[in-house]
Amino acid sequence: MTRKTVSLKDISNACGVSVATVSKALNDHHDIGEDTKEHIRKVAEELGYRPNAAAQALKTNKTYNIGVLFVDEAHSGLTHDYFSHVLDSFKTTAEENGYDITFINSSKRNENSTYLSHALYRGFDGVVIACVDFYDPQVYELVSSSIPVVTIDHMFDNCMSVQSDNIKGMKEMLHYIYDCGHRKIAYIHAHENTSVTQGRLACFYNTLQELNVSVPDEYVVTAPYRNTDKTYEASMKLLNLENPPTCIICPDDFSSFGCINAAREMGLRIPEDISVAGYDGIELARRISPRLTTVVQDTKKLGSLAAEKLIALINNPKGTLIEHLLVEGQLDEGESVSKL
Amino acid sequence: MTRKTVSLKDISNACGVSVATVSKALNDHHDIGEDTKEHIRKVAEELGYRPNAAAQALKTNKTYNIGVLFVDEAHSGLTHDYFSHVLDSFKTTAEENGYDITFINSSKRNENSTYLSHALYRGFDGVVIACVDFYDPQVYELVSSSIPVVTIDHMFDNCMSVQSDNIKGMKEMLHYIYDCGHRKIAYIHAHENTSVTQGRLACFYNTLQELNVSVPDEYVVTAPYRNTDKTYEASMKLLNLENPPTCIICPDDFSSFGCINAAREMGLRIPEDISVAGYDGIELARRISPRLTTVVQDTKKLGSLAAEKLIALINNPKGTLIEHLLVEGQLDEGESVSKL
DNA sequence: ATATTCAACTTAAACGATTAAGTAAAACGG
DNA sequence: CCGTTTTACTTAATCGTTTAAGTTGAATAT
Repeated sequence: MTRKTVSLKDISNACGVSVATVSKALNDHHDIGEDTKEHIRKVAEELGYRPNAAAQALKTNKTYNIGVLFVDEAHSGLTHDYFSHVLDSFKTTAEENGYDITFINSSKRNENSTYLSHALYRGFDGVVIACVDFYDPQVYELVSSSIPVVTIDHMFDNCMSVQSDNIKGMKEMLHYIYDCGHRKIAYIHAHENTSVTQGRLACFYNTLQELNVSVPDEYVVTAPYRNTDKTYEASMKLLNLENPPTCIICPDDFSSFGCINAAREMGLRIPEDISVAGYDGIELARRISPRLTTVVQDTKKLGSLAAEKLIALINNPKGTLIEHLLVEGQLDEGESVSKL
Repeated sequence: MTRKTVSLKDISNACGVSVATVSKALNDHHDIGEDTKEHIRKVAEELGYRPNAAAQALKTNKTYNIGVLFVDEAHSGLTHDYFSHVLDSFKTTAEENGYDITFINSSKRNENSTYLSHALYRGFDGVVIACVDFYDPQVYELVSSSIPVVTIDHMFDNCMSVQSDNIKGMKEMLHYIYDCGHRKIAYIHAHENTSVTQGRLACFYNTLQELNVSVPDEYVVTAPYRNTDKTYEASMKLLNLENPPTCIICPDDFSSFGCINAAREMGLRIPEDISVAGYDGIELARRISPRLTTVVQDTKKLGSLAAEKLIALINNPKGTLIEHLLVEGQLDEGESVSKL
């Protein structure tokens, strides 16, 4: 039904004025009479006029569209609990400011299409990057372009970033675990190819050293993020040590289910026999029993801040200074770490 | 760095041919010499030419962009476990076909902006709708427009739809539960304002009637989807009945954690003392112990099928007949329903 | 040899908006 | 009353593409 789109020309015909006048009237320029404006606005409304984004973008070089690069190996960041919340918050703030969100991809359709070329093709006003392999040259190409970019949970020095304060969060959790009396603390961490992992791991060693807690090499093992199976295996390894830890920190909340299963399978009660901690603060962590001890990352703040900063950058590419912002998480003590 | 975008004009200058020739060469028209084409392509490559989406869209009236309407009350469908997987699959298939994905919203920025006006503004080639209030007049306006639309998990008769076969899934699960020996089966369902809920609920009654299982009124209670707290409360109500059920079916996997918690709190073992079933097949359902009995919805198929059908519709709006497709799920027997 | 077809281009208009520059009439100033 | 400013428009160019409709010279047909 409602296909025939109404253009400025239709309004200009209906009102007996030029197209330019209509355009200016609708954009509230000063050199159009108040009564004319009113009339034009009314007619535009009646005809159901909507501007044409493509035409506007072509002329003004502004699309009011932000490119989102969220690429997991397996999936897009979409199905990722933590990042989907960040993205949701980003989207909300962006939309409040009149921006839409489109996913960036390097579609295999155009064989030599890159993230950057896709972004240029769509003419994104800005780009947000999260949940990708930040060592991908395509990502660096995009970051180094003249398109305003904000990265989430990774820092390039020529590019604005918003990061969850993993150091602070990890430290706080470790202090809590320490204060609960634990001295045999194990850490299952992901591969060290992200700054998040690197930060947390360094913090793990540093904090425990400060606390004078020694960490046997065999207490530090690896498992990918969100991989319950691998975390299960890693946990088994830890629990079967001749001198097993009293507390295991998992890569994230989701993977901690692997740890929990391993413990249960060995007949260990949580937290009486073995303490378990996660990281992220996904909703489910609060819904299981015992409630998971974790650090709740402030996804809402991360997303909205990233959007605000990106929009500031878009509005003033030269004048906005590049910041590297940290967003604090909060320890949720939960019930899965025992007080010894 | 890489800002100055290269246009057809730049190529035409570099090659000493007209802009039209360049355009046709790059679009592989037949009336351009093979060697000229080759040369133009080479120069385009060298200069790093990328077409301008806005200009193309303006001229051809095709954006290669699909609008996605995924709106939860609380959030967008992004943080929704089931829908985020559907969306992810949709996105993948769309991108394989050269389409990008942009979220539709009725931003409060333009006071009288609707979903439809937003879609028209962006010139989406098509629209996919899921996870919304389908009784919202704005949704109906969009569906009734001349823009190709596919709805997911809801059926309008003038609009293509892809639905998860909830009837079949529910029926299969009920038969399984019945075959396990259960005759006192309770159902916590969501509010009946979606066809999904309506379908499952009707199926619940019908199937049990066929099986000659009577359902006391107090066995059917409500709790919203994905709400562990409300499902906890509902479960408590059920478990405290003087004649409690032996099996509780929850609105979905996520909310079943509320039920599980309620049971555990009452000192009931799962599944020995009380059986619990969910719906959806979220990954975590397989990761907890006991593994949750549930119906795994085929999110991959749902998403890709929706994308395929929408693209077919886009390519041939008149000629494509409107289908209402069902995608079967699969029972995952899990371990949370006991064999009596 | 001349008419006709064909291949390989170019010209020019168009898509729907924005905006600098131009213009005509009204308002103002002295 | 005439010159200047102001107001309220219009004209026309432009953004980067696409494409229908020429144009030209060479190949083919008769």
